[in-house]
Amino acid sequence: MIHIISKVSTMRYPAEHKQQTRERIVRAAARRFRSRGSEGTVIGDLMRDLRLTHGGFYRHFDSKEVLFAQAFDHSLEQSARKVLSTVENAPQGVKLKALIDSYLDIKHCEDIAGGCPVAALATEIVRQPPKTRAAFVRVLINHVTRVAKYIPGVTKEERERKARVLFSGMAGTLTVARVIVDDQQRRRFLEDARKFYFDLVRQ
Amino acid sequence: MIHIISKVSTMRYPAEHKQQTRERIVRAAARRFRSRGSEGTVIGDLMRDLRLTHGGFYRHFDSKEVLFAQAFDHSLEQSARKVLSTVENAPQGVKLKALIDSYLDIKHCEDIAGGCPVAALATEIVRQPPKTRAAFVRVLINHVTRVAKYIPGVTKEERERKARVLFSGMAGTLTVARVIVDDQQRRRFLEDARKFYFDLVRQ
DNA sequence: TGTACATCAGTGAACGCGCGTTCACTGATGTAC
DNA sequence: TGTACATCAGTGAACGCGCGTTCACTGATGTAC
Repeated sequence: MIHIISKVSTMRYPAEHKQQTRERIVRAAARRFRSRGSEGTVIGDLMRDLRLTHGGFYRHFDSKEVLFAQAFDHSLEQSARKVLSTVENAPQGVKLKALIDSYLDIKHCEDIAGGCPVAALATEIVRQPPKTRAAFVRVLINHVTRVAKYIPGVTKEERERKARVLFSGMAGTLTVARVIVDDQQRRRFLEDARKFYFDLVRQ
Repeated sequence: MIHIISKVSTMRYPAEHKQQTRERIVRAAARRFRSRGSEGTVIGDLMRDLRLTHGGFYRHFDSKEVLFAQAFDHSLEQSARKVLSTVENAPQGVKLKALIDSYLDIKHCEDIAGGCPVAALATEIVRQPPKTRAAFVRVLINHVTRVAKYIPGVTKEERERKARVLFSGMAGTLTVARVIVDDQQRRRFLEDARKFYFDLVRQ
């Protein structure tokens, strides 16, 4: 029994162990990129946090650039899941309000490393090559589409259109809120924004 | 006469000539920072574009960081003036529409270097030290306040609140539009956004 | 079951390049006399 | 008016550091026999 368990847990080289390390790197990078940006993230520091050395990085990724794309996708996936579960868990009738309130929440605003990557990295993504941007747009659209059914609107297209604009707008608002230094001022701004967007979407 | 003119035009060292060079640097930097970001902007390249060498830069600015702040202020001022003049020149009754339409215009979207610095640099500003951010917020609030009178609302406070959220939202939307590679898709997104924000503000 | 060999995740020194910044120098100008 | 001197915007070589990336090596593991 013990033999089998230890066998399984040490049978780590092919696929399993490497895969785990890789995922640890992606998760840590996803946080670091969001809080420090692409240029502000240093491979050596990132690896040291994981008790690894910088040299090993290249057993997992061809370049920092590749990691950035992977990490962005990871955080987008994570952020979208969080939004979706918030909406799904909210009582019928206040789902839209829950969506907006949770995205423009002070906690989300303060948690740059764990929050929406669009709000954290949007202007850096604009400078990526078209191929990378096209991939981002696909993932983004895909995620926004999943939430669209909770947005009011007659046709599916209308709901999706609204959802896209709503999210891009809220992302910008969240980013600007993060520029505000004064805590009271920031909270008031977020509160105003929640009202604004709710009225807007409900039309 | 000729003597006087040439005298004036060559009397350039104290204040005048230096001031002019300084302004040329700020203007060029304001464009470069917006299109390439802070880390993507290289002092040497910037100066070479102006037919100057990198060494002279430090006769004008203590550091690249200082230039960034100056350049950001410059582009914010420029962008705000443009918005304001658009609104002021629009016929009565369609001023708000003109404001939104011009900000979310495809031309503005394509002109990153000459456009709104919030849409171009927002996520980098979040990472500035509090002191710098506080200064940015003051300038930002100041500019948004000037436009607030064209936003519907009962009280001055309500108009200003709306103006702040509207601009932060439109900035985010413009940034996301710039991520979109496909031209048709981008135009459609901007069109949807113009409708969305107009309905929202008009309430 | 035990032994020789191959694999490969991880190590850490070293490389190379880019870029912000410094500094000794130049030469055009203004000023003092 | 002409001459010596001081100033200072601009030059370009050089410095120094950080960081992405490479590479020879290690040692723990799986596999073949």
